[in-house]
Amino acid sequence: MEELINITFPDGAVRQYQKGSSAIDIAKKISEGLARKVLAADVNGVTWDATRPINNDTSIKFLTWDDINGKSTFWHSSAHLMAEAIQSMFPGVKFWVGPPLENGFYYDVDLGENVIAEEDLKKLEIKMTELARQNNNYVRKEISKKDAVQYFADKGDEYKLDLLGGLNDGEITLYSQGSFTDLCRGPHIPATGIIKAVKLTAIAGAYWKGNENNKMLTRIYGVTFPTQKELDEYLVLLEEAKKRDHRKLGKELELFTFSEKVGMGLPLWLPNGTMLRERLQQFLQKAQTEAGYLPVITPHIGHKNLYVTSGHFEKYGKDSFQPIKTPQEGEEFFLKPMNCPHHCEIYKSSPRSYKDLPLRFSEFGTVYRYEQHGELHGLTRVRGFTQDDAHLFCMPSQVKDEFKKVIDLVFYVLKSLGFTDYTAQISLRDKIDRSKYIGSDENWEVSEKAIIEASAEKGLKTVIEYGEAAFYGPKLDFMLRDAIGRKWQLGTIQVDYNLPERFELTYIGEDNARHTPVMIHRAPFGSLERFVALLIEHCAGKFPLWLTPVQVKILPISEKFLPYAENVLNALKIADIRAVIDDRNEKIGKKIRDTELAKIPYMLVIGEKEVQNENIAIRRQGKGDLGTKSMAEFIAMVNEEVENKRAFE
RNA sequence: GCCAGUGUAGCUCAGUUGGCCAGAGCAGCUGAUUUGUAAUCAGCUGGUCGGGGGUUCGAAUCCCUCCACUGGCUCCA
Repeated sequence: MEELINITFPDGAVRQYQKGSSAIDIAKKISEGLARKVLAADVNGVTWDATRPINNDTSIKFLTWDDINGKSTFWHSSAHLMAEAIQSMFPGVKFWVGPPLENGFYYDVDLGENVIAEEDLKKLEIKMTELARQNNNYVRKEISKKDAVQYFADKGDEYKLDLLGGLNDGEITLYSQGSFTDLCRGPHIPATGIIKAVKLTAIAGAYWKGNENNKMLTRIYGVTFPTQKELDEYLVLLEEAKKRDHRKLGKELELFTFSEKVGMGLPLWLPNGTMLRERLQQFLQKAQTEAGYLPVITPHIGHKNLYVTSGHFEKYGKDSFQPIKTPQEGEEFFLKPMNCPHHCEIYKSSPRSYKDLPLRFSEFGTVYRYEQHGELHGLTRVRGFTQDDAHLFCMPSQVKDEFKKVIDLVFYVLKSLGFTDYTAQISLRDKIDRSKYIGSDENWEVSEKAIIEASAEKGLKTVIEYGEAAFYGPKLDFMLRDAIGRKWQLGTIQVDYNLPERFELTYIGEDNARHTPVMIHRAPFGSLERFVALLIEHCAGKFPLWLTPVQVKILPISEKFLPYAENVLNALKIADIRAVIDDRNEKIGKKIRDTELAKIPYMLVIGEKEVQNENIAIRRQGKGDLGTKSMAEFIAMVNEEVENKRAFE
């Protein structure tokens, strides 16, 4: 007699199926097409193998390639497939872990004496495709801890034994496909044949358990897809990302450079880059002035004692540049790694009343940190950079309001720069372990609540992460997606109880008693270097008109029209439009081509006709000839575009 | 710092079974041309082949070492 179970679908429908049916069995009853797409199933909120029998009443959701969990299952299984290929190529290697990532997967392998090079990846890909074609099933097997230990001890696999050490009997499973068996929680896709396209992307070293004192394993990164077409699209996206690389564009557009002689990780801003950066700075400065910020300037070095007081010396001393010594015995200065200690001293320079608060000190402060060689990367990871920093000193009761104002400012910045796709993460204290945090429980609760409420009231999409707060306070970080969907970590707003205490900052309250203010760090851009890098990649070097270094290039057809070109240039200068003349002895086609490649938004072609008609022929970068207009019309057009901060396209 | 890879002119790149004075295009300079919407022609300049050491009759090419750059390095089965 058949036993039946009740299965609840996402739409609320409940249907009965034979006990022991798998998600695939159930999907097949609905349609063969669906069954082919099912990679895994969400069973009562847990991701399961699509082939695993279901014995109880449950809710179920089929997971396909379109679900994040479907993708990760697919990539996790792909990691196993890659492991099988590696094993066949290098028998006897040992495996650590092979998790899925946001965009693919990796596996950490101890290759023993073997060395794998980039050209081996091709061979591995071919092997993986071969194994995938065998269409072997991924088979789940529950095993007792004792048997599992026995199994891996026999194999001499210390890595899996290490993992087993942390697992309880009764929750241990093995997964096999083809000739490969792995200790694995699963779940996995039904069979290897679903993996149709394979690309191994990188090979890297990774310390075992991420600890640099441990042995270095070889990490192989890859990505797989259910169709070749999707892989091709992915590769096109990678190409697109390459074209947008800020290091490449920075060189081509003459924005910045690096010099070995100056020192690595120390960017040199060229005139074009400087104009862009200063424009961003002016833009934010104006917004901040309107929001009640007060500008301050502090020096590039500070006495060692300053950083001892702030705690930065203890925490970051070894990651700093070596101290600067003076003829004075025992005196040491450090390049400033942060602006906050200086700002705290500015706060202290005068007695403060509750009537002065909130007090908002802002500074585009350049800081220096010693990043390890391998960490350096273009403008995004450097040793000297400028933060769009500000420190808000306020009463605990003002935290929420200040957060709302900062969120407004960030919204304004993002909108002005054409970023529409962003989220935020609220980082709070660990729910249980509170020993590592400084500051009173009461203050923490007030601030955490303030951040959550401020974000909600501003309609910000947020994710709350417990245990991610800094030891000195909770924070709100902005994450945004650029034009081709890549995620960037942007500015941050952080509450800090630590520094006001360390610097013994106070204000006189309404009650005529001394109180400690709360400090809020905030940087909408994060750093100008990083933000410019993001902006370059977001708009592929085609900056919006209001930011671009050169807005207009005047292209005379021949030297004969230079005088008229000068007139045009003067008119533009008076109108505050950034323009230059291409007075080279070149043909117009050449001038246009060079200007197009330099991504300068507007070209004004000037020849006999324009001189005669007292107008200009306008050409837009990437769009071609726009016809003729009078100077007044053109200036109005440019001004409108600048005022509305239009994105380039 | 560690793993893997790369390093030839300002830029993009040829050249490696070790062998004439190391090449091209672009950029730059000089001259000719005075030009109508993505490259006018000609000539010239420019490199201790990342630095140092070694092997060799001979090294851009092979070995060692240092430097810089690129992709990674706490997403625990």
